[in-house]
Amino acid sequence: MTLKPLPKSFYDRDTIEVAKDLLGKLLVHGDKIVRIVETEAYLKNDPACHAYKGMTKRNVSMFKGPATLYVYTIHRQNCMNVVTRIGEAVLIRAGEPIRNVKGRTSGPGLLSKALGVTREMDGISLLGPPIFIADDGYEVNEIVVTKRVGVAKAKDRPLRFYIKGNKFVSRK
DNA sequence: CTTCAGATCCCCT
DNA sequence: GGGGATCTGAAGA
Repeated sequence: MTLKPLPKSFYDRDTIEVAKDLLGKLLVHGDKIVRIVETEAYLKNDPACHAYKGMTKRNVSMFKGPATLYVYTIHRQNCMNVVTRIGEAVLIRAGEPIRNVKGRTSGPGLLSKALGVTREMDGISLLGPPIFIADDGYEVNEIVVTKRVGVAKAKDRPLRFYIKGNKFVSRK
């Protein structure tokens, strides 16, 4: 099986569409692979989005355009995001271990740790090695839409997506 | 320089 | 199910 990175055009679409389409895709970092099973969308006009109040030192990666990796640290945990359009991104919340992944992956911090993603990787491209997202033809049966987890603002927006029945989803 | 809030996780009850 | 740990960066004085 040859894994080919998704093209930039995949990310240059409506953030919610990208968030849903990312479900079932393979996230590849070096020799480690997980299947994305849970995501959250963060929009430009969304108070919970880091880019909501403009560009800061921390979130500059969210303004670098489609297919950029945005990694931020919170509570001693790293969380990884996929930037779509300027100021918008998709948080990868959980993954299913496919190859060379040890430990738990059900949660943003745990997933980043299991994949070896650090904040030094903030701002790099997702269009090729060492990190990229690929499609192996896996088809998602059913997508569940719910409110986001953990955010303090705009918590009622239905912007969280996960694969129904997948046991690696971080929370019901 | 000081204060404080946060897209989390772990452990105890 | 709930509270505390613990650190980085943003905001205010």
